[in-house]
Amino acid sequence: MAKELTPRSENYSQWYNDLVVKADLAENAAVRGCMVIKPYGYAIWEKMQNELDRRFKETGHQNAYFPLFIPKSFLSKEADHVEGFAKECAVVTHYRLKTNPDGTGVVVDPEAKLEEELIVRPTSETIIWSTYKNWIQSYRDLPILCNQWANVVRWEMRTRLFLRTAEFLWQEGHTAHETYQEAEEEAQKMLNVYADFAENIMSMPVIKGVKSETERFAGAVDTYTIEALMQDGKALQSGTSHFLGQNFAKAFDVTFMTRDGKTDYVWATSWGVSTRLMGALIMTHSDDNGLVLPPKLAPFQVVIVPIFKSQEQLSQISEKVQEIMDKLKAKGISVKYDDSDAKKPGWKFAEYELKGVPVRLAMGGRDLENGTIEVCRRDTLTKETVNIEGVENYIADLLDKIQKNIYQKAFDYRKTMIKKADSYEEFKEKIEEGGFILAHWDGTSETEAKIKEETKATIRCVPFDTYLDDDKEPGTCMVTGKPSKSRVLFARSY
RNA sequence: CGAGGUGUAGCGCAGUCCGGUUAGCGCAUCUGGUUUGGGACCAGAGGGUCGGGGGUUCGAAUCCCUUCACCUCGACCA
Repeated sequence: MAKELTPRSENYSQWYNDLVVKADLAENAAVRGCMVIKPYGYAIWEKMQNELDRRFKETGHQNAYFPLFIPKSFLSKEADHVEGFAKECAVVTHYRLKTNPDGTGVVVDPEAKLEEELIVRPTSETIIWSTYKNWIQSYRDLPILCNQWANVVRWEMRTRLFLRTAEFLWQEGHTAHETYQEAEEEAQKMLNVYADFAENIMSMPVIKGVKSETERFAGAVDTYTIEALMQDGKALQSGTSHFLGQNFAKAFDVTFMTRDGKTDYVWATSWGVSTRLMGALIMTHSDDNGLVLPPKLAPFQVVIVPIFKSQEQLSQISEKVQEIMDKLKAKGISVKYDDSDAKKPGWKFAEYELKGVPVRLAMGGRDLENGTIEVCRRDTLTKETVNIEGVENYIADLLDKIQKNIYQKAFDYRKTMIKKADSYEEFKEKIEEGGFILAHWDGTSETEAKIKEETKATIRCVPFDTYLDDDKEPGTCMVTGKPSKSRVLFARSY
């Protein structure tokens, strides 16, 4: 009983923290606000990266790398952008240390002050657009479709593993286009890539939409988002795609010769998802026994545990297991065989449940005699004994079922948590129950701020799709009674 | 950055109020043996700057000052 989790019902935050640490995903580092992503957690992130990267390449993007440091002057070129990020930037002021005159350790050498201070990138728009300026002269140089996998730093007051850390890993796509329309389409296209990835790979349903002005990215014309719902009823912004208009092109003077020989500013987008997706994944599927991973992201999809009474029996079982492993691997299924004698089977069962391994196989003396194997699925915790003959097909099918089942489960939960409110009173009541609420809003930042102040709920987005019968019909703002074109999505969020 | 809480072995904790043996317990680790179909058992062993610094005292995990880290809740944010 070494690794008990706090139950979700008792304390959801504690459950999350326990799980991240006990499932060996990550831990707090010696540096405040920063985390160490452990091998098991990083393996999941790598799977996410592979899937996303493949999708980026399929949509015509190429990877590149831009510097970690940004000259301070760059950041201030776009007014909204600097205002949005200035409060949370780490700044490099010196380039050298020297031994402390009193002999104790090292101190910053005051002689080594930088002429111009450097910002540790909180995002890379500025350094990238200062570079794109040199890459673009004519419409023939467009579009530029680049992505980078990188770390960024945002000096956060309060951090939580994966959900908000001072340093985090992400990808940021930065594209440059000839026309408004093309850039706008790119931003939408990448939002769809994120949504497809979330739903089909993470098994996490998301709501696509556009952000209100206050929630918009600093420097964007429009920010598109995918919003997911966690099991505690709070929303989590899981990915964003920005239509930047000509804002950064104007700030960095990036112009090009158009097809009809005129000069115009370049149109831009940027889009990103981060290690925050790990938090989303955890809080979407996992239970009081531990992590529940979709098969498409599990570091290994199947674990096999032998149950033996002697070394001799173990070698008989191992021989049989080897055959099964070969067949599974031939079908592209990843398998781990845990034949260590250090832990008993029961301990292993609990451990692999904690780590969210989608399918567990157990083989003991009885199975050896009967030509069977025990199959346990993590999502439902149900067990059955099946014939070894053709088990690889059975498992392949089961992994597919698990992938779909956990999506359906999350989808059904979300469905019960999308509600509508027609009056502010009703809204205040329902927001306490958690979940998404669709309500009418007059479109002003003042009303939005008032709602946030009084209920802690924010506008997550104006959804593109319809979730209830009358989402897209006009109405009147629940607070001010002014006209509203359609309902918008509210929630308390991470 | 505000309010509260916690720092004692790898992990979880007791001891702190009321200063006084060699700082204890559970889990984990190591050795040997018995075990193995849901977190095994017995025997033995190793492991401590009591978060750091300063002070009070004959004597400090315990009292005082200071500092750091982490957790929970607020403000801010992906």
